[in-house]
Amino acid sequence: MSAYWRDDPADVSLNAICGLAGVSKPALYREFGGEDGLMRAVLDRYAAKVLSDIFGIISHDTPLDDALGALKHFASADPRMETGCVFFKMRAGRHRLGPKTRELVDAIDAGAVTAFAGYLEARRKAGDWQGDLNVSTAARYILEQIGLALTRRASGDDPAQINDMLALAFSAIRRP
Amino acid sequence: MSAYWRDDPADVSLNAICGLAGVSKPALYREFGGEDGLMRAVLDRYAAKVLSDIFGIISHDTPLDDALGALKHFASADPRMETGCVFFKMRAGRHRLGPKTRELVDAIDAGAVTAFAGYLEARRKAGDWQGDLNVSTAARYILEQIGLALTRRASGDDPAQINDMLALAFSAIRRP
DNA sequence: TTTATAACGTACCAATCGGTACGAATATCC
DNA sequence: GGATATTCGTACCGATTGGTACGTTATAAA
Repeated sequence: MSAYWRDDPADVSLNAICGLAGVSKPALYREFGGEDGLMRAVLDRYAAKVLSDIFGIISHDTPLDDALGALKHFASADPRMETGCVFFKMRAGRHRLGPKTRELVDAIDAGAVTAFAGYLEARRKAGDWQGDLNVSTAARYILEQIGLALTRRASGDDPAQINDMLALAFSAIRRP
Repeated sequence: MSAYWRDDPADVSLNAICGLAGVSKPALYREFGGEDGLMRAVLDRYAAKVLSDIFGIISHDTPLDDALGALKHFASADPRMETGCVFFKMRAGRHRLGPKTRELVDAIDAGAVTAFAGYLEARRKAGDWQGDLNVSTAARYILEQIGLALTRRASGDDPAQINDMLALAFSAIRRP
């Protein structure tokens, strides 16, 4: 019941979901309490199943180059990201979301930045990352570059070019 | 009549436009032929009045550092970009647009990449830009970084951080 | 088998969307 | 001034949205 979100969630109506899932509208409403609850539930499962991989990549003892390479591969080549990322699609239309979904979107966004910042801090301590780059700015930068890549992926761009652009963007992280 | 588009164009209905502009719906329809025609007309004026500044920045004899600095300032500090950019907002919801508007969006997108590529080509010939970076990839990269900055601007991010992130992204263009 | 309870889905609701039919008001011409 | 052409906006259209009232069916307890 979570696979009907390959399109932009904002473009899929409750009616269409009920039709595709073979569920009556009151049943869906009883289960999730409305569109807001449904979207939050979907994003929740998505975060647990897909987004958690990202946090696995940035384990604090993974060298910076390896992590950035894995992130690049994840965003530009992972088949699950072929139609883009539900989180970034929802975040792009944040103002259209219900309060419960918006809350979760904001939490995931803040959590991702915090996780990246923690990772960068660890790599700096490990001597793996020189330079005077602000940690939280770099963390936000990495997240936004991934988001950009996934957005371009959703709009059908050439994965090879996305890969190149991401390599270019990440090369700025570990400059002299 | 072009100032009602500070919000996301996708979220402004024809009814709302008529109300704000004090124009009846049939009048608007007679003038523009429907929503698609109106959006195209708005984007057309916007391109002529605002987007043209970008093409002014990348005059072929402007040094690369100056051009990138001006682009960075335009995206992160220009007050006209305070609520984001109509073009990138429309492009983000490209599949929701009518055929006439979509055609113009695609044309502006392609034209921008071509313009950046032409500029980079010129700067490479001038000896201003070394490295083996693919020209069209770099051109697309610059456009997408500007789009990312303007999108973050529309969502109310701190302009100083946007400025830093753009500086970081552009630093990758002229690496060794 | 009968009765109380819970789940279920048809068929509706008001609101809003983009778009238009058509009569009223205005301008133009002789 | 009166006939003609043109512009204008009220008041509607069907479609679609998220959401629900309520009769019906299935289940559980007696």
